[in-house]
Amino acid sequence: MPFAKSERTKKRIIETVAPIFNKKGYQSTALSDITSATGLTKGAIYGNFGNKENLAEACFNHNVKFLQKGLQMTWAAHPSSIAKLIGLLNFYHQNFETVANNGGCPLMNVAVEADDFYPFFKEKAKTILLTWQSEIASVIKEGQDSGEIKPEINALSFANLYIASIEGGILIAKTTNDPASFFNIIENMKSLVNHQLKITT
Amino acid sequence: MPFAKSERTKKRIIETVAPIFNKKGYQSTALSDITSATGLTKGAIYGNFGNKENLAEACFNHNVKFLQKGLQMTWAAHPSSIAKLIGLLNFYHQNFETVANNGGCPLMNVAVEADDFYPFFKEKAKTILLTWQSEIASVIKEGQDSGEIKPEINALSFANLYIASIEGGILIAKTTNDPASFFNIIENMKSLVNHQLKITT
DNA sequence: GTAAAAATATACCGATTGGTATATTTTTAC
DNA sequence: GTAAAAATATACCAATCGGTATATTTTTAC
Repeated sequence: MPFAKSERTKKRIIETVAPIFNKKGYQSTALSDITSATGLTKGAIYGNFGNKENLAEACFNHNVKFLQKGLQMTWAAHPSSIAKLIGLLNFYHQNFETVANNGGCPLMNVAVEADDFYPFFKEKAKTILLTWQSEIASVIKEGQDSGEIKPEINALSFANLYIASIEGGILIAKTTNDPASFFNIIENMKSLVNHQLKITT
Repeated sequence: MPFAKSERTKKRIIETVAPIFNKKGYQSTALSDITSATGLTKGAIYGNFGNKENLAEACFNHNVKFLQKGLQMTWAAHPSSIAKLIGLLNFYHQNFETVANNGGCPLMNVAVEADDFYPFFKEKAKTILLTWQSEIASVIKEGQDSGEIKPEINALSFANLYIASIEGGILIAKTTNDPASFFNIIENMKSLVNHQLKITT
């Protein structure tokens, strides 16, 4: 079993450092933060990841994975489109504290920091956001095809509002230290899904 | 007219540096960025502002002022509550490019960066966000009192969705380089105001 | 157990950071 | 015009930054 040690160490480093990058940001996370948190030296970090950017990327992927799995599990758990849209809102409701304690939404954090000066990270954030967008829009379209969701709804446009409310909600709740404001918004969106999108026979 | 020169120089520095802070963030904006952008030396910067934090605060106030004035002008221009809520959405629609070119929403930028490690700036962002929240909520309540807006609406809850959609919309549009996604969201919110809040007789 | 290889630690590098003490220039007030 | 004061520039500081070359330790394979 060659390289086993290396892989385990890499994983441990990522899990330790990922929350730090998410909280402090790429630029503000110093190598000294990384070495003191992991108990390793610069030599070990650079031996495993080559440079700070590679490590940051691995941490970003790790942070995003949690939310991606949430979506996948929600999609798998619910056959109907409406249930999927409601289920994902419930997932965010249930996991707000976890996300908040981890430094907030990694997509937002990276997007804001990278926006004007880190083209590589901005491109990563853009790709993930577009994927998210099209996944929500696809579910809406499927619901329209199956007769669950009103055909006059613009799928992509509603997907944008759906995502914006989640991201904006996290921002408000974290900034004001008031999780209830996030739950408010989630409940508003659930009601919107149930009363604006859903065809009630 | 004593101190006239000083005040003019301070103003010029703020106007020059404010967009840089908004784009790069507090930590990533170096004194060298500031001196090269203004053409002044460190001596002049420190003579006028004492330290980096004071300058960053002045720049943040300046960046926020633009949006605060937008709200005030919108409020002044429209007597009815519904018109105020629609008018502010129009203001954001009309000024999206300006905001985007300036580095995005200063409230979001500062909130994200300061969230976990700059208590002072986080507190500033929190105060401004809470003010914004209560201003929107007050307009909704006034509309309810005057019979314009449905009484069963939770004013604060809707205010949160309103703000979240704007902030989330800016995030999406900036990250994907697609202003249309912001306009989508704004139009969605306008329709929500007109069809969910408004009492149609 | 031993030698090779992999992983980690140590000690350094130049560059840049925010900040300051002091010298110089510019502006002000008379 | 001149002296005081205010504003700006110069030259420096210690600390920290990301990164690297090399030495040491640990793990692997036989």
